[in-house]
Amino acid sequence: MSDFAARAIAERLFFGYRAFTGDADRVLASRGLGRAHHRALYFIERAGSIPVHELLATLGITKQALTRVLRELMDAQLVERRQDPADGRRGILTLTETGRALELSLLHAQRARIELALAQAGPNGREAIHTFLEALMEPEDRARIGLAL
Amino acid sequence: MSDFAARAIAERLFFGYRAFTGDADRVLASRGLGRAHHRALYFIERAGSIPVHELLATLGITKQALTRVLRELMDAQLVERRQDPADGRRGILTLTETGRALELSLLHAQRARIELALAQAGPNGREAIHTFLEALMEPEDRARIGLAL
DNA sequence: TAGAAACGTCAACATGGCTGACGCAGTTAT
DNA sequence: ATAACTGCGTCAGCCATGTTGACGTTTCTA
Repeated sequence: MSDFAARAIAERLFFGYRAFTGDADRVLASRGLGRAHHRALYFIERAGSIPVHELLATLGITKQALTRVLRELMDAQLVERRQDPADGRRGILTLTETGRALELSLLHAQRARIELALAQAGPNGREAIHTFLEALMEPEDRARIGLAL
Repeated sequence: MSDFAARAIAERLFFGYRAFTGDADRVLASRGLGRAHHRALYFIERAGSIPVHELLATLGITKQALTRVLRELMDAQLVERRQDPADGRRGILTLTETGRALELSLLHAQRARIELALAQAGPNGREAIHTFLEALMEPEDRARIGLAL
C-alpha cells in the first residue's frame, strides 16, 4: 500500500475521532467530568452490569486509574457497586438512573454526527465501515464486543 | 438512528482508534517520545514545511503545549525551525533527514493495520470509508486537508 | 488453616494538556 | 520615526489521566 493511501486514512481517523469525542467532551465538561468517566459509563451501560476486573480489561488501564474514576462516579451518584453474590471479593458495577440518563445524553451528543456520516457514506457503505473498523481493532477487543476473533 | 446503531459505531471507533495509535505508540516509546510528538512530525512532513501558527491551528493546542513538543523535537534533531523570509516574526518548521525517517517508520508501523482493514472492507468499501471519516470531521479540519468544507 | 485472589488505597511520578503573565523582535499604521 | 500590534518563546502553576510499587483487608480455595 502506498504511503499516500495510508496517510489519507491516518489523518481522517485523527480528525474524525477528535470531532467524534469532542461532541461528548463538551457535555462532560459542563458536568465536571472527563473522557475517562465517559468510557466507564459507556461500558457499564453496555453490559447492564459488569465486574470490576472486566471493566479493567476492557479499558486497558490500571486498577489505580480506574478506582479514581469510579470513586468520582460513585460520589456523583452515577455508578453503584455491589458484591458479586457468587464471589464476595468481586465487585459488580451498575449505573444509577441518573447515570443511565447521562450516558444516554452523551451518546445522543455523538449520534447526530454518526448518523450524518453514515448517511453520507450511503446505504451500502455501512457494512464496509463496520468491517473496516472491526479489522483495525485488536482481536482481543473484537471478542470483547461479541465478534469473532 | 437507533441508539444501538450509534453504539456499534462508537465502540468500533474507540477500539479501532486505540489499536491504530497503539502501533505508533510502541515505536515512539522506544525513542522516548509520545503521541504529541508524532502528531507534530506527521503534519510537518505532510506539509513539507509549515508555519508555526498553522501547525498550532491544525493540532488545536496552545502554543505553550506545542512549544514544549517542538523544543524536544529540535533537541532530538528531528525538526528545524527557520525564519519566514517574508515576515521575520514567523517561524517555519521542517523535518531533518532523521525526522523524515522517523515519521516514515511511524507511518509504516500503522500501515499494515490500515492495509489489512481496507482489504477486509473490499474494493468498493474504500470510498465509503473515506466519505464516512470525512463526514465525521469538523468542516474546518476538512478544509485543512484540502477537502471542500 | 495457610495461601492466593480481588480489590481499595496511599504515594510518587510522567505526559500532555491548560491559563496567565511577560518579553522581545519584527511589522504595520499614523 | 515612533507607537502599537503581532508572532512567538518562556516562566510558572495547575489539571486530568495515566503509570509503578507497596500495603492492607476481605474472601475464597486447596
